[in-house]
Amino acid sequence: MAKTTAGAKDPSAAANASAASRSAAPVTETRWLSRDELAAWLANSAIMISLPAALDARMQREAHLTFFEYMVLSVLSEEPERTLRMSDLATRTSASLSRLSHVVGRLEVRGLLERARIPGAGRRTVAKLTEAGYQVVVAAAPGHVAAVREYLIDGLEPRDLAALRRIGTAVNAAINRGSSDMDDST
Amino acid sequence: MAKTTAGAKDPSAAANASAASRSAAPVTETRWLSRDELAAWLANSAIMISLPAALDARMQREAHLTFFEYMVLSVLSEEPERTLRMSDLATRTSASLSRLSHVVGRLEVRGLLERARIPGAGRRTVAKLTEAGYQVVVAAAPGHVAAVREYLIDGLEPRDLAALRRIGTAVNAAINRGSSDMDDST
DNA sequence: CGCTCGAACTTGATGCGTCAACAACGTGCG
DNA sequence: CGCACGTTGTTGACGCATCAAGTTCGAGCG
Repeated sequence: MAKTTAGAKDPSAAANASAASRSAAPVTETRWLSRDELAAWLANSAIMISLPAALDARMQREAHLTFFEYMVLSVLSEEPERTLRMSDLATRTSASLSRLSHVVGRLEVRGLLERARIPGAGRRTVAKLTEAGYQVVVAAAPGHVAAVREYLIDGLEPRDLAALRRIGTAVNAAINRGSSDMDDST
Repeated sequence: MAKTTAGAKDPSAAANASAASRSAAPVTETRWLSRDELAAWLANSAIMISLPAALDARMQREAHLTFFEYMVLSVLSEEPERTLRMSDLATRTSASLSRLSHVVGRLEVRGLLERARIPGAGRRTVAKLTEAGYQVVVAAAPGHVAAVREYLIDGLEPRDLAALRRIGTAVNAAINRGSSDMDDST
């Protein structure tokens, strides 16, 4: 049996945590996860795997929309002109421009939004929610909120709500740090 | 502007949403999310969306393995005979039997595991890690743990570690509850 | 001017996940 | 005994995401 889920039988290995992240030595000796860390990680896997699936399935059933499609429409619906540049929309939905382009293409075919080039501004394009698209989002919103409450929010005590917020922030920071600078010694 | 991300700018409006529903039945009037709830939800989106993507990308780069493929191999590697029935493997990896079957098929082609029918036991099949598969998992494990630490664990205070565990448990419970009984008032 | 560079998308090929059949196998009832 | 049924897995079609080009514009600079 190998330690492949990061489980640690040896507590001492996990005790000295924070310092060794980026040592001068190239080979860090794989600090396996402690009992508590492993439990937290497994719990987190549930959130990562099951929650999106559940939300997606429900959204699909109730509104014939992907969770991501819903996000796109939703973000647009909250904009002053129900309009946003593609890049901004990509940022707000945490998606790649490529993915967004595909999705927006499909939504455009379905008549839920429209694209338009901004003249004299490079290759910039805006996406604008149509009235039909607006109706769809508004109709889908209550179900979405209900699902979010049922699966996540309503099952949490206030302290865990606050913790979730901190955790999300930390995760985001860690990921963005890793993608922007691949090393940290410059 | 519509309340489609469940945000409430207007506290009074949040109480009586546009519930143009039919009966006087217990149609819940869409309790929109409070400021704190919304913040927690948005933070959670980061965990749901960015974290799996980051882990997947990294696993792909470093070991030419999907995060899910890694899980499959990893679970097998921790089994006494490095062997597990398909259904059990599906349960342990939180996957559908169908998904698992596809993935196992691919891994089999790559020579990382093998399948064998259990004679005299219905249609039962076991998946068994090959030596090559074992080597792959062992080689990939340190990178996996490092990623989990970097993106998640090492950025959390102990109290948040504990909270994450509670949250994951709660989410799982909520989702499983919803899938077993589809209604609540019969 | 014109040429190259970079920014802002778009497109196409490929691969994985899901859903709905389908197949293979014991089991138990009539 | 035999046949319908539930379990357990597999397969194929289809949709969506990703990755690697390609395209279209403005800007800088020589």
